[in-house]
Amino acid sequence: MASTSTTALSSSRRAAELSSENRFDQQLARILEHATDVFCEKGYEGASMRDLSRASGMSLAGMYHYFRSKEELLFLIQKHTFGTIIEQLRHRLEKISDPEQRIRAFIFNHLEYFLANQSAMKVLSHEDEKLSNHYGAAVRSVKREYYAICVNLLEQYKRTEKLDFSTRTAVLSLFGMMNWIYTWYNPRQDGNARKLAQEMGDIFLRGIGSSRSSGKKNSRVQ
Amino acid sequence: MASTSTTALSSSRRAAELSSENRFDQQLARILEHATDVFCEKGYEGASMRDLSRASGMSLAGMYHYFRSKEELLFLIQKHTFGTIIEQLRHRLEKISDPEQRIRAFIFNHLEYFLANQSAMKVLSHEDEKLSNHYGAAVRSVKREYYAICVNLLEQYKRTEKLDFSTRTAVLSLFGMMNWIYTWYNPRQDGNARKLAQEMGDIFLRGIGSSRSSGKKNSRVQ
DNA sequence: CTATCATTAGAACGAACGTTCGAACGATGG
DNA sequence: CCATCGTTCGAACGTTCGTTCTAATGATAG
Repeated sequence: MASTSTTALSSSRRAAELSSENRFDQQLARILEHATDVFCEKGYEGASMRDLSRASGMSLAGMYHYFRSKEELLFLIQKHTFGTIIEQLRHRLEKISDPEQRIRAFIFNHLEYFLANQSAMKVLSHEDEKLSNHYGAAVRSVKREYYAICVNLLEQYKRTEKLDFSTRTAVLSLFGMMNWIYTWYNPRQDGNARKLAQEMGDIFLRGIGSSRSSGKKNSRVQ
Repeated sequence: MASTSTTALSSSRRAAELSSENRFDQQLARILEHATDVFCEKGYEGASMRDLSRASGMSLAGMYHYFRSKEELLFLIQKHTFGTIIEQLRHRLEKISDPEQRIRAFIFNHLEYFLANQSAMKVLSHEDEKLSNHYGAAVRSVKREYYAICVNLLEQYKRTEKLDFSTRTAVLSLFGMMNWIYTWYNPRQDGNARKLAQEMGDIFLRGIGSSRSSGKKNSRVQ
């Protein structure tokens, strides 16, 4: 079993256990990092356990000390990645109250994390639905939470600006714009997260923003 | 070899060959259809040749009469799908001259085909880059062609409306909005292609449309 | 030093993989 | 009728897969 027991221990034993915990977690983190890159390059099914062990410099059998199965490894990656991006987002939103700026912060947070952790986010986007019942449910739950945050931001904006659009279509279009970048992003051409967040924020906010609920349509009907 | 020889033949022989050609092509098409669904459900690597043979009701060995390898099978699916969507698009664009309506036609064409061939389009979007050198280059070429059409539509719109935005970011954002729907589309909630094309068209066109090149920015700087 | 326990690895497991082989099938032409 | 040829299949190929077994490490506590 992993060193996660919480029974009372002598101080020296506790210190040992602590350093042991650190060592265990650090090794696991190291494996997760390398596995993320391999999954990103070859896909979940395409990456073999032997690929993963080679990448992390640990023997095939040794890996199984840190997780029960290849599926759990993918789960740990997805859970950690999603957890981190949500935590970072909440931290940022605390300091902003203006509805538009909150949406812009959401976009920037997503893109910044996406570009700083391209491999992990590609795995998150691309290896979706590969996890079965137990693991899948857990990840889907975190994903719904993240989705709900975005919906709330848009609903609030919609209310204060008295706008009229389909929140669902808008949110999912926004996610599409942002998540698709793993297929095309090139640092040379496309600049950093701040620039992209500005451009996508402009497109998206103008897109949902210029039609008041008065009913005016600015598109010529075909 | 496949019945694609073009040497001179007696009329009866030619008729036989023709019906044979039909039979071959029809069987191949049938396999491609079923394979598309399986690839869609399980992914390219996750779907085994045995899965594919079971789905199309043909023996494992029998499949290899119609293609050289599993990779070529994926290639045939991608090539056919892309070819069809481009052909349909060109046909539609011929009849439209207004720059905005041409963009709207592009969006509608993409979404309509996407929703009518969800499995194929998911495979196209999701199993990208799985093809190696030879096959991959061919698909990438068709993809660039499709991308270029969209770029031209936007450039034309930009010129006639005297707008100022990054064409690249705009095009790729639009593709993101549209291609992402395979992860969330639900006929019950989201309506048909026409409705979605209208909504996404509104968001996108207003998004790129309301900022003239005079330099006005409608977003409060943070 | 000895006992203990987390950690690591070599070797092997049965299962599943993509592909191939040779034979059989069925329709059609002579 | 037989010969031909596109079509189909059962069986098997060698390889690789995810996982497990067992034993050897290395560090720490007593």
